[in-house]
Amino acid sequence: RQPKRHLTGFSVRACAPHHGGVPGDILPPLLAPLCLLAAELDHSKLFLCLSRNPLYKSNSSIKREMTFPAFQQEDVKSDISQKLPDQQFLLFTTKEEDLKTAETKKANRAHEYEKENTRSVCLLEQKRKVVSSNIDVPPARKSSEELDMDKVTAAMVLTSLSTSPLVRSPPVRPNESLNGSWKEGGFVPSSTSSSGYWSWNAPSDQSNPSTPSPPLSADSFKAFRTPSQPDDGIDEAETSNLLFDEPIPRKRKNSMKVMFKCLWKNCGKVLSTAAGIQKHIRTVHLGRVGESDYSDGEEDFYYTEIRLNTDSVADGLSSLSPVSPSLASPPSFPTQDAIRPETSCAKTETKLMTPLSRSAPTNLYLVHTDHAYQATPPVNIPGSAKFTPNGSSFSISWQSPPVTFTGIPVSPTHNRPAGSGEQKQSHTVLSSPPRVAFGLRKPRGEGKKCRKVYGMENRDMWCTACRWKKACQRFID
DNA sequence: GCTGCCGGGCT
DNA sequence: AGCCCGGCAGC
Repeated sequence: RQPKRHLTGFSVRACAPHHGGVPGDILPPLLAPLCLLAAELDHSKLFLCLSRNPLYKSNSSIKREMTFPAFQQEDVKSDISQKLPDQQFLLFTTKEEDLKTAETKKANRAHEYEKENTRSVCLLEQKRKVVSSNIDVPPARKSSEELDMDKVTAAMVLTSLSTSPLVRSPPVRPNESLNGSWKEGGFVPSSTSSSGYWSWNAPSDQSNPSTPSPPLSADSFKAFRTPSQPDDGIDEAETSNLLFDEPIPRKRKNSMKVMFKCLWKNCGKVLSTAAGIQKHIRTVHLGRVGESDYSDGEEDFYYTEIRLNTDSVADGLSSLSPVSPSLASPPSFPTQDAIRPETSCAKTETKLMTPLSRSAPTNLYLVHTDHAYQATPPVNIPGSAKFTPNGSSFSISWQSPPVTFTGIPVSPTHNRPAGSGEQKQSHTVLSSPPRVAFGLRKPRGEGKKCRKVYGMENRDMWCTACRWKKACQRFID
């Protein structure tokens, strides 16, 4: 056993559901961002606990505890892949004592937790406290801005799990210190910590229809919280909205700017309307000029909807389908340039978010991107993320299990599975699209596949198809 | 050369 | 159907 080293910055804890699916399918989307988070934040070690009991009702439910370098994700995955089939939940933290803390807290409130079929409740915690050293950059030397950057990055990483349009921004509270409100209201006993909640609703369930279950309710969430816990500064409705992702178009409309990004190779043009991006594709990529009807042949639109967290009014999805009902927006379109394991990408995102942290330093705000886990475009994980720029907390929620590809609709153009978050809005009238028109062989996928993501040494983590040397079903292009 | 994955064989 | 793998082809 490696020596346990408590590092600084943030701790992360989470419990994840088994979801009745293949562990390898559910865990990578959770683990990778968390490992990334830890790596991004403090290069810490992470502690992992697996438990069959989602409530951690007894200490004995902690089956395993281990440490691992945050950067060595494969080790964790490998271990989990071995352990999880008979486990259901895992607890995941950067600090060993957090395991026990969570254990105790969950045991205390377990009796309130009545929704047996609730898939999971995940906790996510950040801590500012320097627990001990052994880090590359002592946090004390970090400026507050750097910390904010870290947290923004963290939020972005974690938000990469979220691809839902059902994202709402909490009301702006100009005079409220979120640090205080969350810290005081948090369930974490340590005075130096603050907390967020991370819930995972039952699937609706596009990906695993054989295991339907009612979604996590707001009540069950509340039950999960410590009874003596005062309101943490966020009203119940808001909390419920945030965590349980009930559609509230009003808030979303007011907080999200919808843009449309061209997915043609080496383009990436972003326009504000679907019509605009379609026109762009017609004129620039399809070579059509000034035409309004293209029924004479094929027409492909490869673009994606992206949402920016702004307060400006976006016209939402209503403008998305000017051409054909087939272009009507599904719930979300994960972008092709979803957050990848490379930190550079997260840094890029950070650049986008940083001005927000400066312009609204005391406000609770929401970040949302249409990212799927790593570069897994079709994975649709409706959810939302909340993040406080001053370091208090953030929370994430989503509804669907991240990865499972059973029962997925088939693209009319490409006869292959495409997730519910199909990102290529391919609208083909007659013939096949240019990309696949020539050559019988399907173009090889450009995204990372299981082999690349998990490595040969973790072949058991691959999707079945990859293991059989078939077209990858997890990281579909 | 690496890697995705098709085609096909085996159980 | 599940599993495996030779070999092609894109990068």
